[in-house]
Amino acid sequence: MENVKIHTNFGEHLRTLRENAGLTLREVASTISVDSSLLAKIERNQRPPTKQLIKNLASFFHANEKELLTEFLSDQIAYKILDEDGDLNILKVAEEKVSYLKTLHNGNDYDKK
Amino acid sequence: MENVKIHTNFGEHLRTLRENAGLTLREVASTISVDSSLLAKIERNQRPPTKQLIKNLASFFHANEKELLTEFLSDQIAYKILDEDGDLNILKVAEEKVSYLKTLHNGNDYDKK
DNA sequence: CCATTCAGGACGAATTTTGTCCAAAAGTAA
DNA sequence: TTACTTTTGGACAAAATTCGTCCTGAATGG
Repeated sequence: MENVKIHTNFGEHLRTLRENAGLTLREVASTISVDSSLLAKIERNQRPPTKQLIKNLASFFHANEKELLTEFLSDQIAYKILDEDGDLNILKVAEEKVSYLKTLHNGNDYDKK
Repeated sequence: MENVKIHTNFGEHLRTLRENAGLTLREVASTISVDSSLLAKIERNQRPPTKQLIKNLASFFHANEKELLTEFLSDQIAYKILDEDGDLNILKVAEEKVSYLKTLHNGNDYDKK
């Protein structure tokens, strides 16, 4: 039913964007001023993109920057979980912590109980 | 309903364990062979513990090692989310990725579509 | 006062990450 | 085949980060 593309990752997403635009690595790389070999590695998830690069890529492909960033960050977290021990519970706990810490209305009192 | 202690973090947890045992930083530090200044920082979440250290601490305090590890890893993820941009959706997406990747029964064919 | 605990800065050493370059592989077309 | 282009991937040094240790000072408790 859903036609959202789940289960992909940042690199594949990027490659799809590029291929849909009918461009080569070199073309994209040169216009956003990044080494094409580096961009190739990023597409294969062998190197992480900088935040600035994500910004540039989003603007180049007219893609949603936040969406791309989410894709990348969730990749990082997923891979981390997987090579630690793969326990999904870690994410549940993390979620509770984020929710809780955010209710601290940006109040800077960290340690205060 | 649940009486799990949510909303704490690894460092506080560790400090609680130590204080409940009525021990000083120096005492704990010396028996598990770690610099006490380093241990102090870990309790204040200013330095990350090594995995080996978590193991040693768990055994020293007769605590559940996996639980401690989960506490630490979820901290790391939560803090990362918060200082990146703080979207809970990232965790949802990460969860889907982990679930999916785990169904790939440890099959090592990564890139293969 | 003295003694002890804890906080926290500073330092170099070790490790990791980063971008670049180069060459080999893979693909495309003649 | 040859010639050309794209992609892959290894190697490298420089930059950045992490790590453990040491030292000083603040705070606490007698």
